[in-house]
Amino acid sequence: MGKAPCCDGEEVKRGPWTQEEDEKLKEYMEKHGPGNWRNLPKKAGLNRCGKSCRLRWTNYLRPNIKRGKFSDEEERLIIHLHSILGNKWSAMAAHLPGRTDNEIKNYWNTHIRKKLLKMGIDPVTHRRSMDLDALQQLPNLLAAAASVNFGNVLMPDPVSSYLKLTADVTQLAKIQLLQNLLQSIKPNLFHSDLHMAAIGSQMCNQLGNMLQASHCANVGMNVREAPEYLNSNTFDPNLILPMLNQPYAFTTASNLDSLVGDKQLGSSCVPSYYAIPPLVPVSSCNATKTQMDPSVSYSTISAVTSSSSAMNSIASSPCEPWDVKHFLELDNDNIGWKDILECMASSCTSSTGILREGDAEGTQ
DNA sequence: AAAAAGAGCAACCGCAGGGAT
DNA sequence: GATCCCTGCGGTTGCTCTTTT
Repeated sequence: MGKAPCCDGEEVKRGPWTQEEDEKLKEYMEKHGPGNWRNLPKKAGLNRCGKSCRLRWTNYLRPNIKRGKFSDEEERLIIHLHSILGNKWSAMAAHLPGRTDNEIKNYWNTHIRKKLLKMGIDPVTHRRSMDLDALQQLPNLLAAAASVNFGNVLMPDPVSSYLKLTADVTQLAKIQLLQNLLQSIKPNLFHSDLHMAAIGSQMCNQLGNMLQASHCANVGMNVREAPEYLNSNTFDPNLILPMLNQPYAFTTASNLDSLVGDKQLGSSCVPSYYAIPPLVPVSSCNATKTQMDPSVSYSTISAVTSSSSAMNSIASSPCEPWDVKHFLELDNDNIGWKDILECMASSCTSSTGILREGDAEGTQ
């Protein structure tokens, strides 16, 4: 049906209210109380739209308005209410005496929303956010990295340093993928933070093996001669990121803690999450092939990437907890991505039936 | 010290629901 | 039942103040 604008055709004042206007409105409201907002301006001697008067009264002049900074308690309550009610600001205001819906809305948009985003939490879903943009860019990024392999020939500087750089991009992309996988699977697949830590550690170790093998293959190097910057203690992707201007936010040791379990697990646990372990055969990742075929880093991760959309649907589907026991029974030294994904998929299909083809499109 | 950029917030706008005619 | 009007709501805008360059 719609409705004509409140003050159509009338020459009314807009913009900030003056003290005089405030006093007129206050005086009128104290005398007569709320009534017909449309007629109020004339009666109160205000050249304002009734709607504007109502807004000014409810958001600013009304008695018992609590102004000033929100307390921690209020902030926590707002986040909690938002997780239940969504953007129902007026409903939220009903639970916060003295606060207006407008104030809560503003506070959410200017403070809380940013805070949550900084923490990697999606302010809409209140879950750890999945960086879909990063995932979408992953194949391109990896293709770009793979395209600069020059037949396993060690090139002199500056080309070799460029190779190193692109190899690092590949690693970053893979690590980002690992983060996304961990985030995706966490809500449904793990019984506890300890499980999560255990599985995360195993996956990271496996990833480390893959990274080393594929990197060495990319630059035509024997894995025993893995460079220093690949070591867990010195490898610092944050040094590479600004040069590439890529949107990836690399997980630091400290926020990996929060990623893995939302708990501080202690510094002694940190290295195992993303440590690149001593050199071992990478059976499940076709280490032999990797050393022969420089494009394997792309193809391997492409497969994982394409599976990641299925992973999304796995994560968002009502799965039973993942069969962690089954996973732990696997030979840890020989676990590959294929095992991990198959394990998850079988767990999901066994509890929810066959994964439909359409599920692989991935839904957020 | 000045300009530019960013943050915060009051106010506006348009839409929808519901009561009155 | 159709139309009008009022009110409330959520999204957006734009002004002001603060911080950064």
